[in-house]
Amino acid sequence: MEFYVQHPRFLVAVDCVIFGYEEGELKLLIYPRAFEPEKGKWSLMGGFIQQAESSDEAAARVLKETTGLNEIFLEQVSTFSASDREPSERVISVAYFALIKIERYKKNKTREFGAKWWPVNELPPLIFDHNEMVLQSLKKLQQKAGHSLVGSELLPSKFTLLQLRKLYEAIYQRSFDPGNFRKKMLSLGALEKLDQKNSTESKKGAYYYRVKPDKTELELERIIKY
Amino acid sequence: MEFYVQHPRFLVAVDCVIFGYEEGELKLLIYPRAFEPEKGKWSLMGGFIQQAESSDEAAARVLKETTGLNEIFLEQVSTFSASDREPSERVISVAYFALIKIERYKKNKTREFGAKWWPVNELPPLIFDHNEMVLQSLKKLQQKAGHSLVGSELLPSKFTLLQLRKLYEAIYQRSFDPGNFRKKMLSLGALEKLDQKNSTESKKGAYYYRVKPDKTELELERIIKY
DNA sequence: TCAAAAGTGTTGGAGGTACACCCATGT
DNA sequence: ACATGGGTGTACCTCCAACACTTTTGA
Repeated sequence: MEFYVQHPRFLVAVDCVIFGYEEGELKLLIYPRAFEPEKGKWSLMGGFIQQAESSDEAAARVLKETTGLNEIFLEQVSTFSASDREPSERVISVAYFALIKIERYKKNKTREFGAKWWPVNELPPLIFDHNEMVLQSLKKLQQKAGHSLVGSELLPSKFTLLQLRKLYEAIYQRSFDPGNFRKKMLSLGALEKLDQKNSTESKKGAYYYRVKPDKTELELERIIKY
Repeated sequence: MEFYVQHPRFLVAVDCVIFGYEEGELKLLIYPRAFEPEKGKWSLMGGFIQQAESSDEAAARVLKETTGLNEIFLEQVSTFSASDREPSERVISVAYFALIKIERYKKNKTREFGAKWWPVNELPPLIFDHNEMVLQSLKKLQQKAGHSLVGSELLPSKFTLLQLRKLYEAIYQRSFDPGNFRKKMLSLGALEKLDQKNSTESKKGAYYYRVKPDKTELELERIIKY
C-alpha cells in the first residue's frame, strides 16, 4: 500500500474532438478558451476528470455541458502526456472523438461558450497539442467509417444516398463514383428505403433511406485477411 | 491558473502487454505482482509515471527495467480509468503493447521478477482489468500485422517463409494456404531472399529472407476504399 | 520409398472501377 | 431543350481462395 504513496499525482483531463456534418462539409466544434493560460485562443472542449468518474464519463459530461446532448457516440482516441504539453502546469489528457448531428445541437450553447463549427480542413491553430488530437481523431473517424455506417451518427435519421455519399466524400476528402457508391452501400443490406422522397437536391427526387434499426452496429467486415 | 488547483490529482500508471513469439506460439510476458494489493497474482508489467516523464517514456522505462531491452516497438493501446479498477486506491492506467524478439530477451531478468512467457490463448486470470488490456492489444496487433510486416519485430532478423507464416497464423489464430501466403508476401516487394538456407524445419531446406532495410515501415495499403 | 515442406502454376469467383446509358423533372 | 442528379447495367481488372503438381531430401 505504501508503495503507492511515493508516486506523483497528476491532473488528468479529457478533450473532445466533436465532429458534425453540415452543408457538405465535415465540421469541428471549437471554442475560445475561457481561462488562463492561452485564454481566448481556439481550443477543443475539455475538462478535468473528477473523483469517482472515469474518463469516458468525464467526456460524456463535458459533451453534455457544452452541447446539451446526451447519448452521443464517443470513442477514446489516445492519451497525450508529454510533460510540457501545457506550459504552466502538467496535465495528462485523454482525447475523445464524438459524432453529433448538428441539427440536434442546441444553438443557445453556442452563445454560452462562444463555440463555433469550423470546417476541418480550414482549422485555425489550436492550443497545445489539440491540432494533433484532431488529426488522430480524423484518422480514427476514417477507420470507423470504413467498417461501419457513420451515417446514422452524423446525418439526420433519414437521408438520401447523395447525402450519404457527400458525407463520405467529406470524411475521406475524395470523391466516389455515384453509381458504385450506391451499389456498395445498398449491397450491405443495412439500409432501408422509405416511401418518402427528397426533391430539394435534384429535379427527379431521391428516395430517403434510413439505417435498419437492427443494423446500426453493422460491421462492414473489411477485415484484414493477411 | 487557480482554476487548475481545485481539481483532483491521480496516480497514473502504464501497463505493458509484451508479445513475443516462440515455438510457433504467440506468447505474453507476465509476472507475479510484487506488492499488495493482489500480491503474487499474475499481472502485466507496469509502473507509475514519474514527474517530467511522458507515458511513452514510462512504458519504455518499464520495458527496459523488466526485460533489459531498449528500442522496442511500443504502441499505446488505450487508457483504463474506471474509478474502481483497482480496489485499494484509484489509479488511471495507460496500456501499451510491445513486440520483442524472445531471443534477445535477457533470461536473467526472468529470475529477477519471476516473469514467465505464457501462450496468449492459455492465459491465466490476471489482476484488475489486465485481461481486457490483453484482448485490446491483441486486436491492435492483428490490425498492425494486417498492414505492415510484423516479422521484423517478432522474428529473428532472418527467417523463412514458414516461420513468417506460422507467426501470422499465431497472431490471427487461423491457418493460411502456404502457396498463397508465400505469393502474397513476396508480391509486396518488402522481402529480400538471402543465399543462406534453413534445413532444420524441412528436408528440402528453405531460403532465409529478411525485410529490406528501407521497407521496415512498409504500409501494405490495405486501405479502406469506402 | 514415403512423408513433408518448398516452391510454382492454374482456375474460378468476388468485388471494385470506370463508364455508358436511360429516367424524371425543374428551370 | 437541357442540365442535373437518380438509378441501372456492363465490361474489365485485380486479387484472393482453392487446389493440383513437381522438387528435394532426411528418416
